[in-house]
Amino acid sequence: MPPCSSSHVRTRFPLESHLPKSRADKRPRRPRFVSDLRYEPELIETKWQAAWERDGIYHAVEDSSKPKKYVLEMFPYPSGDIHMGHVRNYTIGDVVARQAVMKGFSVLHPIGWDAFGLPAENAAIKSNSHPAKWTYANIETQAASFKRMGFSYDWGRSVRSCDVEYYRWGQWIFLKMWERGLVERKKSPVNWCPSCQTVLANEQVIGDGVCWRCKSVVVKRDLEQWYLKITDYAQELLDDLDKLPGWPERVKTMQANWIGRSEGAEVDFELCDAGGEPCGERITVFTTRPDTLFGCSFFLLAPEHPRVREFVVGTEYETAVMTVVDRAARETAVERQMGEREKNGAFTGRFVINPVNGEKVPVWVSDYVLMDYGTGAVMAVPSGDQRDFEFAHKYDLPIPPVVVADDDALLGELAGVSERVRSDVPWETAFDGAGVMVQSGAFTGMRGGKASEGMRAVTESLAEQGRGRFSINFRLRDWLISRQRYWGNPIPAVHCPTCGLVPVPEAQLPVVLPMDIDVTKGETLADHPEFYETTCPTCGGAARRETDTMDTFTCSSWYYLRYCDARNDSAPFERDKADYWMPVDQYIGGIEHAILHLLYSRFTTKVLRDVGLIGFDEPFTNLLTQGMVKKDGETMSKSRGNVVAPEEMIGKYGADTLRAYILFMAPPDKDLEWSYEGVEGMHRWVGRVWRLVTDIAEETASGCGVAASGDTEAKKLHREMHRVTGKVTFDIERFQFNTAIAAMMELTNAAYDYRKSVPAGSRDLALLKDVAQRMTLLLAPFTPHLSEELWGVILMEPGSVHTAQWPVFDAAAAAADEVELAIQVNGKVRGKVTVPADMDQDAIVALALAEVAGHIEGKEIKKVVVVPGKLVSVVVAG
RNA sequence: GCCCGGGUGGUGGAAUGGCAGACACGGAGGUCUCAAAAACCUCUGAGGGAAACCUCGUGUGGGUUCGACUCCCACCCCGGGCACCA
Repeated sequence: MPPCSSSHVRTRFPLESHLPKSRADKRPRRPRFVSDLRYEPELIETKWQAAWERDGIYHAVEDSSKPKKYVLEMFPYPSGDIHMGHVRNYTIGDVVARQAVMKGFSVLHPIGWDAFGLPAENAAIKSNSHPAKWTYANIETQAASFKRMGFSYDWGRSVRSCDVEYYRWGQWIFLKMWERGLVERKKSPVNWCPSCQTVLANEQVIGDGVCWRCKSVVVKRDLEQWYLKITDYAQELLDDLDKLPGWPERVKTMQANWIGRSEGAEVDFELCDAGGEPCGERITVFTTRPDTLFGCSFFLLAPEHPRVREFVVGTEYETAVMTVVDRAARETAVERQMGEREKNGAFTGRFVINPVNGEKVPVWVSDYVLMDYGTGAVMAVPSGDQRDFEFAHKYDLPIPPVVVADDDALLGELAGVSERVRSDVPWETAFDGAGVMVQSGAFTGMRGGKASEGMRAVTESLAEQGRGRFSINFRLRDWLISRQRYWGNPIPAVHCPTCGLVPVPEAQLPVVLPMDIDVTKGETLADHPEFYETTCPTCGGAARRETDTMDTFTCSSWYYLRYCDARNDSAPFERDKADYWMPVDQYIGGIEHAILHLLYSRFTTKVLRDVGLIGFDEPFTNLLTQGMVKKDGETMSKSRGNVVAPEEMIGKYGADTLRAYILFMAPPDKDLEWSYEGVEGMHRWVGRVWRLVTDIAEETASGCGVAASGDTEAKKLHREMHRVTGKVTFDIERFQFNTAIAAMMELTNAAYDYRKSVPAGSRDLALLKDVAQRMTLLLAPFTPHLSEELWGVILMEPGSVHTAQWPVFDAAAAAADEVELAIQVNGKVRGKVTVPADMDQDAIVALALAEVAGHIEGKEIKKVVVVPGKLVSVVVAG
């Protein structure tokens, strides 16, 4: 048996002497030889987690000599045990953060807890406990799990939004907004979740009119509530989406749709009194189609419109109108907004004057008009709007055509006709496209349609007469932030019978959320006189403190700024620190926040910029929305009983395997289907890497081999190593973690192949060592514990692998000196030829033609295309 | 209805317009073993062929191109968002 046959006779060398002292004492019973070391993830992982914490290697430092990178994952709601969604989200962030450190960035990678919120209250009620107790206990559990996952957080910057040290600054920001006129208290129809027993913002009503959190059907209630005037920023929030090339297109589209900008005009209609005579008073509508004004045959008010009751009370129309109003009031938001629903309405007995032609138009009330969009009043043009069309048919109202499609037969009859000669159309549906204006007075013959010549001409004409103006309307509503629940940030305001609504002065902050509240009895701040009985900060008289708390989304709309200066107790954060770290370079979280949290945060950032606290427009430069983790095609949930517990997987395979698995199974933005066999497979590979590196360590230490061989096999492995270095570097940059891991698997396979085909003793030791080191470095962001152990203990390199330098990609070393070219004849591969990489084209063509001689014999060669390094394409005729 | 995604082997998934199916799972066979596990090795899109090879193949139908999973047009299916927004 040859002396170097390492697969049978292991060369042993003592290990102790190579172990760094500080680490040596962490291992109670060390094996004496490398070959005795088995891959034991539990041992390795707990050891290194403790070491990292002790050495504080993840403390972020503002270092102006380095480029900075702020990597952030959406902070979690501490709901209890972590789930696979967390594992995926935070692992992705961890890979990005760890690689950035190795690439020489000054990295901020913080974590915290979105700790206020309703589930805590509900859980407290169930378990006869207190929301604070439940929340803090969950934070402990979850933090421990995150540590077991090996995430590289700077725990020293951690925040908990339910800590007074944090939420006091939320109150402070609220006051700043108030100073700027962005806080408003008003009464209007709002979304009420009967299950959560609180109101919701528009964004928090999702899908078919259900609560974002509990999925109950939301109802409308008329209540006085607190709002933040996000609509003041509607245009900027829309425009600045263009400043975010690093955001997924669909998230930007969703936000743009949500903001819903419409260009059009306001048109003033003069109201007639009960006797039908013009009374000088005006009612204004918003329309995107002022060009169709000549086709307005009725006028509509929303059932909630404040004038409706006044118009009909005591008249013969009262009963019919109030029936429509009452019916609409009884309906839920869902029913009301069903698109295909039958429209109901009633005539009010009143008329308005159409400003373009002086016609008297009847005023109706109808449930398809929404009070909270535009002015709650609509000019109805049944020939040009499908809803009006249906309504006109139902109630037998005229349908005068005003904009006719170019190829419509009706144009033959009406082209150039400026007076109204027809009040009906032969159409099945309304026509809302672009066309020719008819029966439209002086505007007849112009182009009509959205943003058309006619639209502008009519609006200008109205503007000259003071009866209209260009206008822009947004679908976006103001952000309703008050919540009738206990576990939230108290709104710092006082209701004074003399001074009215008074902000709590800055000096009196924070308004502390009292702890002696029994939520199990359904208590809120409104049941707590010690809290709400107060004095007015302005006049000193007896007053009542506001008892609503703020929407949790206010807490999450600025936490990324607090991380920059998390322990500041005299300001939310210091400007210098925010300037250094912000904006967030890479933000990672779920698509469910495409509107909600991401829109609120963009808004808050813009306000704080205008307050002068920061100097940038957008908080998150790049956004990655990760897909869900599913089981059997369905979301994991306790009710389905298909939950795979991360803790269990860590216990069985170790965190490194779980991390690598979850990154490998799918690209990060796609949904991922959980597979137990898949984890098993990943665990096999991790073990394979371990054995490869330990075997190489042993082999190189024994010196049994050649210093450098330069033979074909070695060249192949050398090239593969460099190719993979480039691939992994590039793939992490574009978040293709799955292919990055696949590439490392290929390198592993290549190294095994090399060791299989070259006998021990003839192997290139320098190359093997290089491969082992690079593998360890490339793996570090993915499997941090394994890499650290291989780096420090097995390969005996100094320092932490996580502060080592990321391997540099050498394109020349990755380039092959021979390439295999496919030879196509008329698009089909008919042969292959291996040539030197630098061979000139003519020679390649000659070789290629000879190779496929059988396929081109006797045929005319029409064209030959050479794609360097790839193929030769021959086109023949006949 | 409108706006985004997405349709590739038994499965998860790879592919700057250049050999479709990298990598992995699963499956089949083998080595080692008294045996098993582990590990290692070989094969694995479909059809044909003894084989070299040949034919077909990325939702469907067209188009551009020497060449299309990739680009263009039309359509079908799945997922998501918005939707009585004037």
